[in-house]
Amino acid sequence: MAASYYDPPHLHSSSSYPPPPPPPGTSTYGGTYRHAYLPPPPAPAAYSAYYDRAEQALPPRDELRTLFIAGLPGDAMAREVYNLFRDFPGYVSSHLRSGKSSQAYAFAVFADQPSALAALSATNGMVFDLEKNCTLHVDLAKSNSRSKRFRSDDAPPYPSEKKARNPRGFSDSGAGSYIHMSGMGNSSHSLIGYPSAQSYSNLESGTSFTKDPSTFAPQNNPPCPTLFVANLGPTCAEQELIDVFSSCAGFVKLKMQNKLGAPVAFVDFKDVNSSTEALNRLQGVVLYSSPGEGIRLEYPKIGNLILPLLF
DNA sequence: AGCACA
Repeated sequence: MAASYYDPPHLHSSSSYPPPPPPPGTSTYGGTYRHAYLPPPPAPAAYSAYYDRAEQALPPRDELRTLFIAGLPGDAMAREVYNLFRDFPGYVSSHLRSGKSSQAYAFAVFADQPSALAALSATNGMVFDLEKNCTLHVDLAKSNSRSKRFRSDDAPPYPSEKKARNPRGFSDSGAGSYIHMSGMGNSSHSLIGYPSAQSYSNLESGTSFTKDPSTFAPQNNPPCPTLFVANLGPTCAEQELIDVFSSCAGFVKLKMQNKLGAPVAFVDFKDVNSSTEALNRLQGVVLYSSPGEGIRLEYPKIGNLILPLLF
């Protein structure tokens, strides 16, 4: 099939990166559907686009920094994968392999392993398509994506001198699409002259963000085994929430608080992995009783989790 | 669990 080319709109404006976050309170899941909040151009399943970044920012080491993303629906688009990862610190590029089957998979390259791991834990288990019931399974890839012109210590087993990047002629073999996102302004295409908004220096914790990828890292509260649930409707019942959250691995208990003001809930999980997975899975899920954007999940403020953790 | 591209 013929490849077509899609340029994310914000790449055409030098002032439009980083892309504006969704409006406050807006779930990136778009209510009941996919996470993307950019205007959806009518892109066919297979298209390709390169965005160069000054690749000197690539990591010094040859540690795995590529994510393998499974669980994508067969009609997933490279744009969607790109939109999923682009706001994570250290994002470099992504590549979608859309087979004919109903299961596509993708790779996302990061500048270093901590960045990759942060994006991993933030996206693993998240619902990519509610209607198709697609849940992402994200893992470190078995190997890093080949990047032209960057040798780790492993030289490619073949001679590759293809420096001529044909702006339209990628392998018409179809199924692959690359999206590169530039972070540093020295792109040879120089489409993007934006401030270096992303900080690459948050290596202290694998799951912290310097920049808010909106729903992925709500607030700055540190990950913990308890989740805080908000945006519940006035009619929301505790049992309804229990029904929802008990489907998550590691669920321990849920306590609702509807005495004062808007109802909220606290959900305990057996560990941070479980709570994080639940957060990603259920973020923005629309309950009968939760208006509009669906439930909002956060790690609680520290003051709220002292007691749950002690007992 | 499923890992390509050159």
